[in-house]
Amino acid sequence: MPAGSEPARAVRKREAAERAVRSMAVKDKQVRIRGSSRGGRRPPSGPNAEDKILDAAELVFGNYGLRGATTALIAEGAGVSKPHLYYYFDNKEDLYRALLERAMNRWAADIDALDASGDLRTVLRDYIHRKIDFSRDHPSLSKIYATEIISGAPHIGSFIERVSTPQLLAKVAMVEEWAAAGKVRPISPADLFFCIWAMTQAYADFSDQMALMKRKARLEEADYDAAKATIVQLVFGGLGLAPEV
Amino acid sequence: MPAGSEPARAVRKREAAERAVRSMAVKDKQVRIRGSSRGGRRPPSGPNAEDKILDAAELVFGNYGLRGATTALIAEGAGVSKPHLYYYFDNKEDLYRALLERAMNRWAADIDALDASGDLRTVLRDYIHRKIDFSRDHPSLSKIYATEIISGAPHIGSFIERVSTPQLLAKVAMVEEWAAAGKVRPISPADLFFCIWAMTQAYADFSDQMALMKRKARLEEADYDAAKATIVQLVFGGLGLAPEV
DNA sequence: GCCGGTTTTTAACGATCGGTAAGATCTCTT
DNA sequence: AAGAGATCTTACCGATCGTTAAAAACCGGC
Repeated sequence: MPAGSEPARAVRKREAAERAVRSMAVKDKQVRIRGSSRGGRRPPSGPNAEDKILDAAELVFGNYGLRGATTALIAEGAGVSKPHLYYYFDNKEDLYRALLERAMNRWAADIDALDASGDLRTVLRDYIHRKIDFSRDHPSLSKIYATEIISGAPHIGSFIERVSTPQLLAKVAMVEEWAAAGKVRPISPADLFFCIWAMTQAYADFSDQMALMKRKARLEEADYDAAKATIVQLVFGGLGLAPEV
Repeated sequence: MPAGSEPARAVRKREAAERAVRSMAVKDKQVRIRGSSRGGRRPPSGPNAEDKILDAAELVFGNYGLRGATTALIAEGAGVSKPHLYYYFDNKEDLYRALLERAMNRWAADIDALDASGDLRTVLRDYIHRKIDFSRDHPSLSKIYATEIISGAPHIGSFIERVSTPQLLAKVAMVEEWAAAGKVRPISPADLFFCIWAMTQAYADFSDQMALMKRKARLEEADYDAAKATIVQLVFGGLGLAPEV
């Protein structure tokens, strides 16, 4: 592939159209060909425009949702002109979907890693820790997911039906086996997962409220550690497992 | 008070200004003088315009947040013309704040009812049940609260600082006393409440996702009962209390 | 130092936004 | 039935929305 030989604009638009048709498969982590991955030599550490746009959009969409976010705010946050967004993305919704994909793929990968073969306590503890880590490191992605669901999941409804629901059902079966084997106290497995998701996600979505109530500017590492310990304590206790040391 | 003697428009605007200054005290449940409470005789069962507007706004703000909601959508949902909103409310934000007040007052009343004097199990169980009931009966109010926090709590930050935080601290002290007396297993009390709020509120904010995953159009009474049982099981288990029968 | 292609900007469009002005309609009193 | 408020609508405003057109600036290879 010769360097810098692609008509980027046309290619990108075509890609966007194709992606819309395929509509979010689980495995395609990052289909989009980023500017930095194309042939042209670039300052290796300097973030390119597309990344800056995505980062800014993550913040704006996370705070205001799809409808509340404005392209002007995103452009300002990214330090580029407003029409420049349309060099990389077909429209506002396309940009929004790209970020939703990020969040959903991460979400699906997390739950996939919930492997029944390992030690029960380790599996649950690791899952909770991973979820809290994600809330700490990518709060805006979590907020985008939350606002999307709150507004009725119009863009990811089919993804949830096709991908998330079967994943949940598999994990539900796993918990039911645990219960049948007497390893855990009987519980409504779906609600168990709903509650784990709610608690872990809250440390992203509601972190502002929590910080306010703890009278600090933002949650710190110790706060996330306490969150992990508390959630593990609730889940283990609810399942009748011995508490952590 | 003679019937129909008030210049409603002027009075309402003045009230709005005063309310903005007072800025959400806890006790003033419904300061606003509703159209139906004024002298004039009215069809007793037919909802008046202001209620229809508030109900419609609850839905729209809940789905899209303050910025994403449009006055046109609210007016359409309420079945009135768009400028008619401004007969009852100064502006979009005033209408939004009226609904936020509803949610916050309910929220504050709930936590106030968490009385340390009663039986420990009963207090916790009732609180969780009340929270789930609210999520079931007023999901949009819960969503408004959620989107407000997600966007950084710009309108209720001071309320949280002044009202919610002291309330939380009081309940934190309560849990610490329980722990000191050996009644419950030691736990991070603030995180305990964060988790209870997260779980109960999730059954409003994320009810669409849950319904999708349960392959039904919406959550039913049995789903909320299972939610109550699961949350109680987690909280009781985490606190080392004996499980419910 | 020009040239092909990529990246980015300035200028501007139609649509929709929140909000206002002015008056029509309704309801009750007298 | 006529007048007075209270309630609600039509018409419209300037600002901002998402988006497009067109071209300037940048960059490598020759």
